[in-house]
Amino acid sequence: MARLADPELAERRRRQIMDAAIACFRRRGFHQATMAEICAEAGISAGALYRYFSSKADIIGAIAEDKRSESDIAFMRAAEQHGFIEAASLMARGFFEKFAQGDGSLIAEILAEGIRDDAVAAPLRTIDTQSVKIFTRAIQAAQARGEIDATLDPEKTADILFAALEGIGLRRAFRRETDVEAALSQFRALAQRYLEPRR
Amino acid sequence: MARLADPELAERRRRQIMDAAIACFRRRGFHQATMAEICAEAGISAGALYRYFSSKADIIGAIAEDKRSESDIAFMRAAEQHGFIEAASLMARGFFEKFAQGDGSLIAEILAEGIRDDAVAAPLRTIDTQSVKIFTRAIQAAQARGEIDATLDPEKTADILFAALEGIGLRRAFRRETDVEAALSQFRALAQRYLEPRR
DNA sequence: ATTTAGAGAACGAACGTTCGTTTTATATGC
DNA sequence: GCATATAAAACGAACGTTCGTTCTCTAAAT
Repeated sequence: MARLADPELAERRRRQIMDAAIACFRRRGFHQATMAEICAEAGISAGALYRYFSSKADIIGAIAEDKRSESDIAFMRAAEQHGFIEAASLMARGFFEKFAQGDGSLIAEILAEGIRDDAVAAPLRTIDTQSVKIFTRAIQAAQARGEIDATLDPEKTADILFAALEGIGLRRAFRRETDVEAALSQFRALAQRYLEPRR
Repeated sequence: MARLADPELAERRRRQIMDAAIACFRRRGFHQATMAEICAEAGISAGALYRYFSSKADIIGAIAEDKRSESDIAFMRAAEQHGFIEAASLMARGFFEKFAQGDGSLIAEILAEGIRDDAVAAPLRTIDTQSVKIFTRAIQAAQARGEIDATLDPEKTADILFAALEGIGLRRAFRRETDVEAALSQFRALAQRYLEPRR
């Protein structure tokens, strides 16, 4: 990769290329999308692209890396202010909105790639573990408040909720059901009944 | 495709090739697996393969077609004999076992492909709709028996359970957690608490 | 002798990547 | 202010490889 003089331009170009790549990957998938397509989408030449990324895999890596920075802070704040289910719903809405916008196939493909290739999965697992931890703590707090059944194991519960979230999102994307509110009410119904304290 | 004289041999060869292809797809995915690999795995030449399948896509189609015939009859029988949760768990076990055996990436990739390409999704949706229907009826029966909360919408509930099932399976595959019993107990815990009648 | 099955080399298109060239922007000298 | 020099940025044709597919040839069976 040639030396880059202007770091600001470099950052801008990288974003431009990554956004173009995401659009192409959504349409055709990682392995079917071609570099030529990504170049066309980004409105630059192949030569220019290779100034900012060393390979196709490098782009994929950067995209995954980037998703990492999308933080869970929003959820944490919400969990303190509102109840747990409200905070979780807030997060779920953001998640389902992404699906509705066409991220479904991308997420499914990242999953597939990750299941097959540990090198892809490893960094993503780190992010996931972190999210589960944040969720777990919020569950513990909600249990202390008597909002959630205290007999539930916080970590396992967090894990199950994530699984349900992904499952609902993927399933609905597969069925071309794009109604975010409907997805959300499905998730809320499940969470509510599952978490509800029993006497 | 050249004329085939012996239909029995043809069927045997097709199975042999499909099995080899499934193994390759699991390892490397649809688009990364090469015809040469599939030939090697099947122990035949490219020329021989093309006597029985007209293209790579043709193999993929045949595999999807084949999965279709894996019936839900087992579940229906179980649902009559045991309670709903027992029957669902039985089905879930079979599902999780497939994941543990390496079907996870294949399933995720089929999802990704289906979300992207309606031509892939359409036939699979038909099978899915059928499975949901069977599940829905079993839920209605269980509601009549007072085993499941009667206020739940049977179809929506069936859908949520499927989503949770897939979500748990995919998530565990991604995390390299292969313990089928652990997956099953997660699912059971969720189903039990969700379906439980309230007063 | 004819037909079916299989092998495997060969083909041609498509793809990721490279590289020599051109354009654009910036700095320097007058 | 203009001309010149320099370096960065971008271009896009070309390259080498890979891959799906085809084609020709051989072996076996009837």
